[in-house]
Amino acid sequence: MEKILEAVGKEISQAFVDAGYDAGLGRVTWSNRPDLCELQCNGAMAGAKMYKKAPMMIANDVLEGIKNCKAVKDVEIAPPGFLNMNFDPDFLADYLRQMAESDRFGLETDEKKKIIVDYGGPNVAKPLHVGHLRSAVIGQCVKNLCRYMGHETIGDIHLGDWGLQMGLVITEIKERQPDLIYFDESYEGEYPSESPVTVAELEEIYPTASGKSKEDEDYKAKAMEATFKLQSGVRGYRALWKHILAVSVADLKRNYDDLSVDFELWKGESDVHDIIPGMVQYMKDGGYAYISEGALVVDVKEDTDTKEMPPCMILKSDGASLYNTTDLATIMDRMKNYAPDRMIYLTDKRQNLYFEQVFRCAKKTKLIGEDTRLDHIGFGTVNGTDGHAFKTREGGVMRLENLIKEINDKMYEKMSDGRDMSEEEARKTSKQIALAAIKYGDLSNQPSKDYIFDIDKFTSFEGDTGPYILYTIVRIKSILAKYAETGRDVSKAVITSPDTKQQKNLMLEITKFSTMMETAYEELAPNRICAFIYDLANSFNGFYHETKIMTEEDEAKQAGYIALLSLCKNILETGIEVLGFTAPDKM
RNA sequence: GUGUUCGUAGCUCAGCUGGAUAGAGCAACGGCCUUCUAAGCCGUGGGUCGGGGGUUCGAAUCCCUUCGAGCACGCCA
Repeated sequence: MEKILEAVGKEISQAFVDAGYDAGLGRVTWSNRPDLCELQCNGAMAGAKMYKKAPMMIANDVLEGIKNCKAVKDVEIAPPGFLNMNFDPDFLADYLRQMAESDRFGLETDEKKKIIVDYGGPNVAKPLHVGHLRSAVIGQCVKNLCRYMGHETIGDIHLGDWGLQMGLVITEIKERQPDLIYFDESYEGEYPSESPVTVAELEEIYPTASGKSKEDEDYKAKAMEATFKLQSGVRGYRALWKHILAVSVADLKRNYDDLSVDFELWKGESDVHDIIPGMVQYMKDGGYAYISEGALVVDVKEDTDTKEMPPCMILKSDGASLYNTTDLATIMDRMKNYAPDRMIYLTDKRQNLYFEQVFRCAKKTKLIGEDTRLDHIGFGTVNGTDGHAFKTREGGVMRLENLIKEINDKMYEKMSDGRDMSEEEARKTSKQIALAAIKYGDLSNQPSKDYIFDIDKFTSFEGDTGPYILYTIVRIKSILAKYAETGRDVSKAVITSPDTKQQKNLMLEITKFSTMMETAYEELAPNRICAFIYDLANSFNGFYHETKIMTEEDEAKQAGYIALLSLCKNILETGIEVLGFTAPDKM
């Protein structure tokens, strides 16, 4: 379906052409002076130079033509040459009726692509903390967005399950339980099916081991040896590792479930271990990789660089692989098994340069095709109200689980007074609202910026917040339910032409949906969706306060309201669904 | 040092492919519930868009310069 500004612009352009001017001058934009008009065209001023004519003269030349356009009315010229106009109400109503009947509200989708979104990135045996929040929340939203735009989209968690951290954990387990069968290298029988460690233990084991290795050289050497043994396939180590992995993954799933975040693939660094030697050989054979300062690197400088671009390291000087190696191998693996058109990575923005190197390397070494697109969305840090990295009151790292629980509890407290709801329903609803508060609070910021995670602000749910959006949806649902109770069918109601300013405002806001979605997708910017649904919710609330819907006596008019509300609700719900949360029926 | 992101109301942030009077939310103050959920709506106050220069009919937006902050710059991930 044609976007509304294009539909209007086409008519205006024709008016320019008829008066002897360039069609491009007929571009129409939303007015930036809503007090004066709804639409504006700056073509007369833009054309002044081209035609060496005063803007006012050009404006006068096209005025009559624009007056005949069906889509607009109230055309006026304002100095120095603005063409101000309003939508024709019938045109607008007709446009909305078409939106209501179209798939995706008339949003046109591009050619279907296959996209892998790489987000989450937790490490096995380490609990999730606030730092993991953004990758999960933004990543899930980006995935939903790609999917809504019609693309085949695969989310991959990309577990950190293979590096030194695993060696550290294994070493610490060995210190504590040296008699475990996994450490008996002469043992050839079956290993137990029960894990020798629990999640709770793992969460304490890793920091302990990490601390020890920083102070104790011997310990560190043991950890490196354990890492090596694991990677070279020592049976007992592999078996123990599998237990750690399983225990950890089960816990991660539970945590991500609470955030309504899910993954199609639970692949990890370990999954590409076996293809690394082949890839390295390929890079050597292709003449891409060479030894520099003892390490194997690929040069990724480009002539247009204005900055120093260090080479992309493939192997360390001791011959061991590193993050780059697994990331490149993962790209190779994905190309072979999924052949995606595009891969999108979500990590902390401090890794910008790193990903630039990896992407260039993948392109240069032809791991990807000419048209394969690699993107990195680097997001900012989550800070506390003091402007520094988010910490607990005691100054420690805030676990994601605790943070969510704290917000859930606060939300429940605020909800329980004055609402007639069962305990169970209140719990469920408060969780739903809490999730909206957390996700909206994150997504409404530009991904690349640091933002302040203010628990009080997030649970206060006034103004530009997730709960405000939910509240608006609940209000609409409530009216629609009341209308249905009278035995009438909401889906049979038809949108009518607006007769108040508030109603027209709401309708105008709705028409911006498809342009907004395209922009959000193009920029991979969830904050665009937030801004839109906030504006839409505002417009609805303005309309709501000025209009008595259930007591309206004119049946057709009332049905028009109902149809408009229904469309508004569907769009709001689509918006929050892409953002990654849902609305309750009551709150 | 090189590169990069950023600096907008007391606070948190939009706006940035140049357009008219720079917008929200919070906080402050004042109104609106016998009527569809007041988690709402309406209104008031609050700004040298870090500073300076340039391009332009027009600059928060583009260019240059300067000050300030964060981050990254081969064997971590």
